[in-house]
Amino acid sequence: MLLANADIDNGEGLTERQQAVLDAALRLLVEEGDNLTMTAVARRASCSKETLYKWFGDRDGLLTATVQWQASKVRVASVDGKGLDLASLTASLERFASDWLSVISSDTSIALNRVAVGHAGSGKDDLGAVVLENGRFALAKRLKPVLEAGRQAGLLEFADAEMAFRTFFGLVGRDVQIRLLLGDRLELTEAAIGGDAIRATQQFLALFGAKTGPQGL
Amino acid sequence: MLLANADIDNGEGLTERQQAVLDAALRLLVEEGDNLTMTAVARRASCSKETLYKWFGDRDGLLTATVQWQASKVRVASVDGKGLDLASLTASLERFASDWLSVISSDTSIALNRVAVGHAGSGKDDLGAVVLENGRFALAKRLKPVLEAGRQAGLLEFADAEMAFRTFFGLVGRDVQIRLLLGDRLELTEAAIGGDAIRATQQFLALFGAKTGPQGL
DNA sequence: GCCGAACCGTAACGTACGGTACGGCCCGCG
DNA sequence: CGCGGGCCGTACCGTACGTTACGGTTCGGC
Repeated sequence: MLLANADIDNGEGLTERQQAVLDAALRLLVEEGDNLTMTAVARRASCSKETLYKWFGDRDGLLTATVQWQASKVRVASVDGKGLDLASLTASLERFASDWLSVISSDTSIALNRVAVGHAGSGKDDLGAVVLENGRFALAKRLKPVLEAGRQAGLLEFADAEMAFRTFFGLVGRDVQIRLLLGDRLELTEAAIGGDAIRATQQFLALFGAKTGPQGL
Repeated sequence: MLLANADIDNGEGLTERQQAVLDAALRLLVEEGDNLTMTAVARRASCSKETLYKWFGDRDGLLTATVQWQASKVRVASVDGKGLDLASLTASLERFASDWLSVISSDTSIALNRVAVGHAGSGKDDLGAVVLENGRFALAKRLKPVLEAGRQAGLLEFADAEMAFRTFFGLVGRDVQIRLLLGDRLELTEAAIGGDAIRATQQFLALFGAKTGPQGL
């Protein structure tokens, strides 16, 4: 912290050492799942359990701090809605889809979602809410302006932006996330992700793209 | 039920008493999540722990037995592909969508998926595989013949049935399952499910319905 | 009526792990 | 140089829970 780079920005007041500890916890979470022990984290991070408890108070505290810390790293570049032609809109949608698929198929995301889902049952902490907020809702918050801009430009047609977003979400994700969470081997190569992004975008445009002529439905 | 119906059919060799025990375990799973204790199950089922271990061997054994038994109950009525007109195809798709949404939004399904996802991380058992097999893959197996029949009848157009199914899956489920698993309050009324089923079906038909005239894309 | 098997209730054991306490080390500061 | 705070390593405690063991009870078969 004495080397005062802008830790306030991403890590919201975390010492570099603390971030290193959280990184270790995250790596351990990916490997071990929810059954990681405080001792294991301490050993991996080369710190004492006393420090762990002093800094994060609790096992749940450590977990939520880890999840939030990882969430703060996932900020993907947002797209401004200035590109008003169909090509740039398509590119933006494809980029979103591709980024999203990359995220949800990453090891860390899978591990984090797993532990969050597991904890959502017995509501001791709000890991589920945190993941939801930084995952699905953050995505919506960044994508909706693009959709609105597309509608303003006459490229898209929809009544409810939320509904349009959810459709896009479904077209992109399909069964991928639940299959990965349930342990299905489903390796998404770079190429497959790109192809899926293009397909989902085309399907979305087919459903919500503005028809030049009169349209039914 | 007491009149010795074919238990061999659904319960694959489980005595009624054992099924009752599994029912208790299931109810407890819904209430407590994965942190249910053997003692709690024994108390709820009014049986001894010794019996539990004798019958299911292990805690994981009990869990898998519970999941499999619940899975054996979810068999929804399959639809034969004899109705070749658009109306019956639409009705079938809507029925599937509605059934599926009802299932994944039910308390038991959420609880089961939660524990399966949690266990998928550290692969001690194959709960994830079981759930996947009886959930998403069973759905595909039942729906694909309908899609194929629709294609045979000239009502649908697609190259890969798997791909078409996954699109339908995405259009129906969208973000519902992950949100529910992560603990988002999202109450799906009967009416909302029906509406979603109709919407998803319409969107699917818009994407994969056979155009009478020449089509682009 | 008697025997053995299955099962219930409960007590007991072992262990793993969350949480805490304590001694030693480093390091900045007076 | 001495002091004190922060941290490491580790040993320790309490407890919850999986698993096992055992005495008592019901019940079908002879």
